[in-house]
Amino acid sequence: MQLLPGFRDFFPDDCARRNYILEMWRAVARRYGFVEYDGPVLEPMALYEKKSGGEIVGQLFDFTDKGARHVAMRPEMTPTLARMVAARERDFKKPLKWFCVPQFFRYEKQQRGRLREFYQLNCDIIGEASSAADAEMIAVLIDMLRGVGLGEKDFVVRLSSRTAWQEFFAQAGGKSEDEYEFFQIVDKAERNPPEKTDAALAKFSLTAQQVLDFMRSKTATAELAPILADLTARGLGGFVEIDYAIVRGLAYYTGVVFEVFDRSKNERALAGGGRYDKLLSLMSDGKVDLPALGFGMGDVVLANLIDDTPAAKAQLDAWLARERAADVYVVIAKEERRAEALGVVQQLREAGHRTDFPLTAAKVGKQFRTAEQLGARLTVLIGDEWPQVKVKTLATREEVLVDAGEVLAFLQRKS
RNA sequence: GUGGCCGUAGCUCAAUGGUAGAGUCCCAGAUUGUGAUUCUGGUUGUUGCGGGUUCGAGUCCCGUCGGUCACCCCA
Repeated sequence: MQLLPGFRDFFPDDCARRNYILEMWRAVARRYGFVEYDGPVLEPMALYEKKSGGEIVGQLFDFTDKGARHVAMRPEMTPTLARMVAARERDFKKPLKWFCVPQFFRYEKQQRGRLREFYQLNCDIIGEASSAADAEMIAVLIDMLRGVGLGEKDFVVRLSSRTAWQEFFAQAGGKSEDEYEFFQIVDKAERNPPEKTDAALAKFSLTAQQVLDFMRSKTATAELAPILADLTARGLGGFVEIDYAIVRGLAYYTGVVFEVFDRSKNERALAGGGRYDKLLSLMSDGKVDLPALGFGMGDVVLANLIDDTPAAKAQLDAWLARERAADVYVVIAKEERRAEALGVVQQLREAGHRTDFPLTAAKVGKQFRTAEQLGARLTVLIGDEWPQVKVKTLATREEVLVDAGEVLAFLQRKS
């Protein structure tokens, strides 16, 4: 049987690599004072239709359940988060700093950096309108990437704002109801040929040249300047660049938006996010009106970039080696001593040593080879010497005879 | 959703239209209780699947499934 397209088996090594990223995300988020939440993997289809109309429906894993409910595997977290916050918003002190590491499902054709199933870190700050929240959000994002060994040479946060484009559009005489259409044109202006952009902009009496000129101006607006100052004060200024080419595709973004790219631009965006100050009100039919911002970062592109960045790869490999290494391998040299060996194994395990041993009789040479392959630091050989055992440090090949009752204490001294 | 390229052993890959192979991995062994290397032996395939052309198809053609890259989209 083949896998479904875009889905992954996680063999132990794959699973360890995934956990490396997920554990780092959680560690950094907590370090920044974010708390973890989660929601259902399956949601009513209506939850996603409410926010975005119907166009994303084609990219959902949706079906009718046995109770005739139209349901969808979650493709994103924001609607769930909005529902949760709207339901119990008054229980929590503002601002909320929440994160989540959900698995998402999107029915799209897979390609590099995009599968039909993936993990995505979501960080959100809700109930804080000041630019300090934007800076905090970008800072945690930067440290997520630094946490896996990526540096200023490897990635850059491209910071922009829809507010800046709103002002640009308004000054050119544009109406606010046309804003979203205008944003879409801007979003594509770098990729499309100028003639095409000119044609699209004609109805607004604008030209591609005007848009591109503004896009390439690197001056921070009054909205963005304090964010840059905040990040610079943290020593993180070098990770951020103003880039008005970033507008993001979604309709609900209201102000600051940002995306993270690898410097070589070999990969898709590593992360993206921004302010969505009106969304909670929209999702809760006006019951809850709180400013909010957040970002998402997927595991697939990040894993690709780690693999392609030597320093990050080395850090990952070192972590993997530690992660899978056994601590002690108990060698049963005389099968008649298996009962005694089992006692020692149990004792070691109860003391917290990661311990393994041969389940069936095997030659001593083979057992040492297995110990080596498992990455064990020590072997405890049990045989004719009983009630003494031989403790060997594999790296140095040094071997010591120890009373069986003293093994634990001996290992304690060795570590 | 559209298009290009690709699909052979668990993995990496060979094989002019003419008997499906190598390396690696794994397993066993090479003086009774000590790890690398080395040596010997062994397991593994409806050549993704289904049709067609041909005396003969891994190879050519069509379809299909899967992979990959680009476009689209990107929550």
